[in-house]
Amino acid sequence: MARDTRDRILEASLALFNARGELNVSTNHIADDLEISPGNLYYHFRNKDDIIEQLFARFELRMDKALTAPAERLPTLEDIWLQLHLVYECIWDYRFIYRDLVDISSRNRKLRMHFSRILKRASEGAIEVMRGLATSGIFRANAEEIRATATNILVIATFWLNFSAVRGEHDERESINQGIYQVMLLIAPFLRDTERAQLTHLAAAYLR
Amino acid sequence: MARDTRDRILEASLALFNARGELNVSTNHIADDLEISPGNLYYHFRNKDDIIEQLFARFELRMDKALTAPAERLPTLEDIWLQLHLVYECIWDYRFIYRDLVDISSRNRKLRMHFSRILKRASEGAIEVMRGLATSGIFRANAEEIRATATNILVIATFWLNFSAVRGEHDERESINQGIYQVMLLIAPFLRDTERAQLTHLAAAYLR
DNA sequence: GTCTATAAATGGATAGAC
DNA sequence: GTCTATCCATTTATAGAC
Repeated sequence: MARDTRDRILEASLALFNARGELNVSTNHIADDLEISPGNLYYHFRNKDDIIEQLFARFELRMDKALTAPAERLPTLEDIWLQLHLVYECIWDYRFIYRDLVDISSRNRKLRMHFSRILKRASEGAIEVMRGLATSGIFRANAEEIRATATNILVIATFWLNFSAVRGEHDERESINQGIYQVMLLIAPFLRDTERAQLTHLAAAYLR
Repeated sequence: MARDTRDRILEASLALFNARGELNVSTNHIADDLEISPGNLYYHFRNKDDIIEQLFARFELRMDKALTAPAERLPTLEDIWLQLHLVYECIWDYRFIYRDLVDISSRNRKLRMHFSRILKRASEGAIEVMRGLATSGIFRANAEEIRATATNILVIATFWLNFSAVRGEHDERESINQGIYQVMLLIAPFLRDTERAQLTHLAAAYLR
């Protein structure tokens, strides 16, 4: 028994958007792909933007979960690795949003506001984590260094897949691990020598 | 006396692309803007991609110049600041390329190759500069840290304007200075204390 | 060199039958 | 819910007059 058509439209749209870029996928393409009529598609969604917004809502829910600091205790380097992995997996699954981020967010005020809000939450999370490491005494940086480093982490995470694609990387899945590595290296120089070595070890483990 | 029509088309295209994004500017828009006919535009250029390629060629020439290490002597922090400024100014003037980088480079193999080549040159340049600082004894990092930091610098520089736009910054011109600052902070933790303080001072000077 | 006119294709979206 | 048919707007691109 086939699922809800509405749901199949969302699923097919996500796959097509991710594969070719949202700009290069028309509502006709989506209907073709599902072997339904364009009219049917418009019965379930007001327009293309409606589809995008529904997908974005799912993305936002998942990203919010990934950004919520899970632990009561102070974070360890392994915690950070895990959280980065969750964030990157989410970005990967909704990579069409990131691929044409400026264009999409310039066309849709609502999405821009929500994405901006996600960035803000992510920034606060990163700052929180680094403060936690500082409290543990394994991280040495002043408030301004932490703030600016959080910003750099966001830029890397937000655009890593794009960078990877433009450089011509083919095994895009592997580039997630590289993305994690690049962020880890961003915070490494602030670590105490012991933990810096530990991180180098961790990094070697999952990079190839 | 008006310049060459061909030249005016390139100039108007660049301005429109930068303002609204290349995707949202048709050949008709360009012709309208110049108050010439679409037919006239197609007399001077084979198609829209032709216009984009001509603009990209100018961009590449200018970026190559900005990336060429100017000094015989070992680089200082001020040299780096100056070079970053040249690079960001170039990115700013051709920001339409960066705005829709993935889409443009996925549609045009030639541009993708050339952009990839620019990234490679930039990476080598950044590594060269950091090695120079290390030779001067004011920078302490191993080869792998330098390589990965160079990559992070490229990602920040490449996507800083996009990040700034999505965050909702309005004074986009000011964001160039912030972009320079973010890159500077990336290399700061590897500096000796004296130079780190000097950089903090430099940074304060041109950030507001 | 520049214009007018227009072809050809595509995309978003709707009306109305079933 | 789903389909067929169709409309309207836009875009790229060309032909041919001036």
